[in-house]
Amino acid sequence: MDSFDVPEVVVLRLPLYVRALSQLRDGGTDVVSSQQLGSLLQMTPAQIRKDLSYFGRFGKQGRGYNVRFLLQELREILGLDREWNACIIGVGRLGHAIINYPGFSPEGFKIVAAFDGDPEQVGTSIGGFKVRPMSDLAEVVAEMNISIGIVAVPASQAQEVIERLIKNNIKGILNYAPIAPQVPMNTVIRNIDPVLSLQSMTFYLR
Amino acid sequence: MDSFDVPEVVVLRLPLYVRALSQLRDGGTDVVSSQQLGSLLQMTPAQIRKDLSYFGRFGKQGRGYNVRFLLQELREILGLDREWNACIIGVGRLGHAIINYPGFSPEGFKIVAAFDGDPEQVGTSIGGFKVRPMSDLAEVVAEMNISIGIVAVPASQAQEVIERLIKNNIKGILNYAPIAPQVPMNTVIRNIDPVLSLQSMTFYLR
DNA sequence: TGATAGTAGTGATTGTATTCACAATGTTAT
DNA sequence: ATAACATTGTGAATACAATCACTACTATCA
Repeated sequence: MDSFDVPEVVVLRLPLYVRALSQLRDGGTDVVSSQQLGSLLQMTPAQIRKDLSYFGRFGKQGRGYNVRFLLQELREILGLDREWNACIIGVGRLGHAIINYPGFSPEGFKIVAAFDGDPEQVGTSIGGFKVRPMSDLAEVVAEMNISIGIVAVPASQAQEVIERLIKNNIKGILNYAPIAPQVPMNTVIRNIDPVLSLQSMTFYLR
Repeated sequence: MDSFDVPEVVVLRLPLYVRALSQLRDGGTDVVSSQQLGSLLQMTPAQIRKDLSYFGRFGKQGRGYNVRFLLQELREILGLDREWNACIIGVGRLGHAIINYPGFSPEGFKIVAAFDGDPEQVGTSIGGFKVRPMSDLAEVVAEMNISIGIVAVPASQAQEVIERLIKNNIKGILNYAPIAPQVPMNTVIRNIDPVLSLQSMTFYLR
């Protein structure tokens, strides 16, 4: 389970497998071949088999993969067999939408605290908890066992907030601000940026 | 400008350059080297130079790149020197948030129509326009010159909606539904899926 | 039971992307 | 004017990722 000899592209694909397998399980499928999984995900069977081979041998020749078993194994590999606490920074329109997004919690990601730099916002109540000032960050992160920070502040403040999170020992950041964040190697950052997606799309639409 | 001999990874990076250059321009910088740009984006100067070399020669030895010039060239290459009309399907919580997101319009992406399959929603007013029934799709797409579809419906309906869009000659899709969409080769799809991002992040946090 | 078909796992191969390293050229300082 | 320095653009080299193709095994059916 050394994170380091597994190519990052492979890790990025594992959640796709997890999702497809969950769907298959919910649909009552017990066994699936790399062939079938591949056509579901529009990728080659060989790639799926190769990806899985980085972590072990999960299938059965002549038969395929047991859906529930493979699903559980992958969830364990990804660390999804537990809950992850997150805090959100920024409770503007975007922050509100994120807090209310119902997709995180069923997957084990719990937003358990909200912060905002604007004193106007501090103290207001959203989605079951009060908005706290940034000065509470260190305390709350430690107390509530928070390991993920979700950044939903305006671009102008995002880098600063990211640095603040990192200083407080947050190693995983989900950034919604449209910037190119600067982070140290040991921090894992993922950017959600629909504008970038559109801007690369138009290249092919012209 | 053949879209096809340029690696897709390169196209995906171009918007990053566009963004960084915009920032530099706004900050009053006239000239930038691949070195500086690289440290801003946390990538190697060689990669930036190589990427740009697919499209032409934009720099000056001993000096670097003229920020405004390179920016304009890249915007043209990406097709960002015009406006793109988009429609959104699904006006639930997520749809609302997307319609109200202020980041699209300044970049030339205009959401000009909204659709929903739910008759309850049809006719209500959001962000300046009325929600239309799916049956209007063909007509509105043609009339308003819409080339991008934004999918914000629940997972269970997403594939169906995507197929509908494709049938109506939409070639670019921005999908927010947590599914693995099946699309033909000539359709460009980009998925916005924060849960997948988190799920690959936790691999490195364990 | 034996023959046939299906599938996983994987070393070898091919293909793709990144990085290196250097010639060519422009800039700056004296 | 000249020397010292900075930087691009790019062929070559390296590193990395995807695919192929085959063996070993399992399941199925006559």
